[in-house]
Amino acid sequence: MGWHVRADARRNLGKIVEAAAEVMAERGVDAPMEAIAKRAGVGVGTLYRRFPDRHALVVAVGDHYIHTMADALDRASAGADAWAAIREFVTWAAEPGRAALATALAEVPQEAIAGSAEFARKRAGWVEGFDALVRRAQADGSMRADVTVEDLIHLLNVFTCHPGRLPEPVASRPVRYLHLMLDGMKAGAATPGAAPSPRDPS
Amino acid sequence: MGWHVRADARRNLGKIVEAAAEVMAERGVDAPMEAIAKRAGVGVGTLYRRFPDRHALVVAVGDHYIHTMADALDRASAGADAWAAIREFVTWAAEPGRAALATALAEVPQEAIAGSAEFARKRAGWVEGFDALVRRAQADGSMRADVTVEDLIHLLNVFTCHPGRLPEPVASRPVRYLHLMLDGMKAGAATPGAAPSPRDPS
DNA sequence: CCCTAAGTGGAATCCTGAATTCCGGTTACG
DNA sequence: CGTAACCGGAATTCAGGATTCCACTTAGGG
Repeated sequence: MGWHVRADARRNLGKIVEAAAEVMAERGVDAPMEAIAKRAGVGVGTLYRRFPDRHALVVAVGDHYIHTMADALDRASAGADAWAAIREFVTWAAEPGRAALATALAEVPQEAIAGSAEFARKRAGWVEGFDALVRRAQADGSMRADVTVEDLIHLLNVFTCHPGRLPEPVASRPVRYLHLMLDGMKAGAATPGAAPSPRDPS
Repeated sequence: MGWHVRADARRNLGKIVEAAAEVMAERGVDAPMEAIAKRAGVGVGTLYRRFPDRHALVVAVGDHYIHTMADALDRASAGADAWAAIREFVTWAAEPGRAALATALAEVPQEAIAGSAEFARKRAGWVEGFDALVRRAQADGSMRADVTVEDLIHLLNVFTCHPGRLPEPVASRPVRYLHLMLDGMKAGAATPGAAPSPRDPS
């Protein structure tokens, strides 16, 4: 029944999640547990007691950060200019250290999401918000209509995933490439004869 | 002194290089040697006798394909329209199965290139040709001036690297994303206030 | 202040997935 | 045919991590 969770234990839990976020941003979602423990200044044992498996840890990280993503998106969406908002958000997301988010939010979903309805819901909400923004930009004619939120999200994942998974020059300047992509997504940027398949009805 | 290299041995060599190209396209340059051997219908031992280490194998593959790349580039460059040529070449390069080339030509260079002056020279020649094309497109005003061949090459590598290194939706339609990128590279696509750093003098 | 449940670190162990070696058995071909 | 070249792939070695376990510390209620 109601027994005490020692204060220091709770504190460690926090340190672990943060450490996990950092390490996973640098080395990918499947960074060695030991590396995470070390970064958190904690023994592997402790880590394992809190999170039975990597899964739990990933969900925890995602859950911990989904808010940050949502906030950033809201903040960017505030203005009336949808296109500018998208650009602002993408730029923000590409900042170094932010990778963990994209990672946690994308690389695991399939299994992890199933394990945490809570997390799944939040993520879905975020995607929905992003989608609304995209549609807004397309509606006001600033963004070409044949690209989707998914495109944006995927691309975001590609360019902000941990270094070592991308050729160095790309990994070190994700914003440059992300902006290039955005330029290609502006209304009118489409090359006539051979446009990417439009909003896929599948 | 002059002894015979058995015909079947030479044949196997060929099979190995081709198998290596295939497997490396699917699993990356560091695909397990055994997988390559199996694909080639040969024992690991045989593979090791021909190529002391993965290095040699990679160089062999690169060497085997650099021609294909060069040819495709020449073919595309033939017409007068430089921009169209770039688009054509990129499209060609993104076709499934072509990944090995980019991979072999990019993921290893550092060490491998040093090991094969021959290969290094060919590769350099190819890059030079590609660069000429890019400059031509920029000169005739069809391509923005603040992007470089390197950008193109890197992006080509990113989008055509083996599946499993990219989020599935991206891996399965590299052309779509490459074209998006090209659209962003067209003259006039640049977003005023915040252009990517121009040809870096570094 | 003391006792004990809660919490801790990290050595020890177990696994997995390759790399690399080795050699008895084949085969091309002079 | 005889034999130098070649083969295949089982066997061995290795690296990196996951996971377990338990002797040893503490927080913190009484």
